[in-house]
Amino acid sequence: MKPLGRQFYCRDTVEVAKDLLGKLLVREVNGRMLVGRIVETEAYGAHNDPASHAYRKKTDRNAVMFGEQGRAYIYFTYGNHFCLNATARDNLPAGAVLIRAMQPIEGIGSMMQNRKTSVLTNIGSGPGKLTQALKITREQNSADLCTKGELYIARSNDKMNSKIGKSSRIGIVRAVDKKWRFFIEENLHVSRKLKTNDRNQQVRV
DNA sequence: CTCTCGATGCACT
DNA sequence: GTGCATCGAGAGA
Repeated sequence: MKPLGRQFYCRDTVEVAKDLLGKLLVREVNGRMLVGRIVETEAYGAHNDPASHAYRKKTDRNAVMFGEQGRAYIYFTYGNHFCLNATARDNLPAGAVLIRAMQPIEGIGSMMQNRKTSVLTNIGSGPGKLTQALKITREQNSADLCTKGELYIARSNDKMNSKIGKSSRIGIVRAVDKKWRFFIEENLHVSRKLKTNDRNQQVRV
């Protein structure tokens, strides 16, 4: 499996968010391969995006969002969970794509152990869940996703003729007018369960 | 099935 | 001290 090149991430963050759908998230831990197919993403910008961690100045936490494209930006939230982003931007000073859901492909037994569940649709159906399934913590923060290693993103053989949907981003209160969440329609059952109101906001791209 | 609510650590004001 | 880019349990329908 060949990692996506740096140039893939050196484009408009919203475009990268759409194009990451269907790609393979690859994690090597203790010589074991864990692979998931990305089915839900969200774009986060810089000073143009009040919902982004990079809306204000560069700090210790958000520094990776201001750095090289194609790296893992991982943060800890709600006292319990890690969330995984891929840094991506064109002309703005910062930007990243949050990986919100994945469909388990390989190493499913290990993922089930990591998640303490045997329910397939409960392994990667949420940003905090998929990091737990893949044993991703702040130790992987700033890891290079363009190099074969402990964490990277690879092209998939799947032809991308899937229907793509979009909506407002989940769990934020600012900039709800931006429809920067993207997902593969037929994999909605793998995405996080949404409130009825959020589901009604979803439209076709 | 749906919705509400509390846990929990830490960055930032 | 305040506010989260969340999750799972529990209650109600």
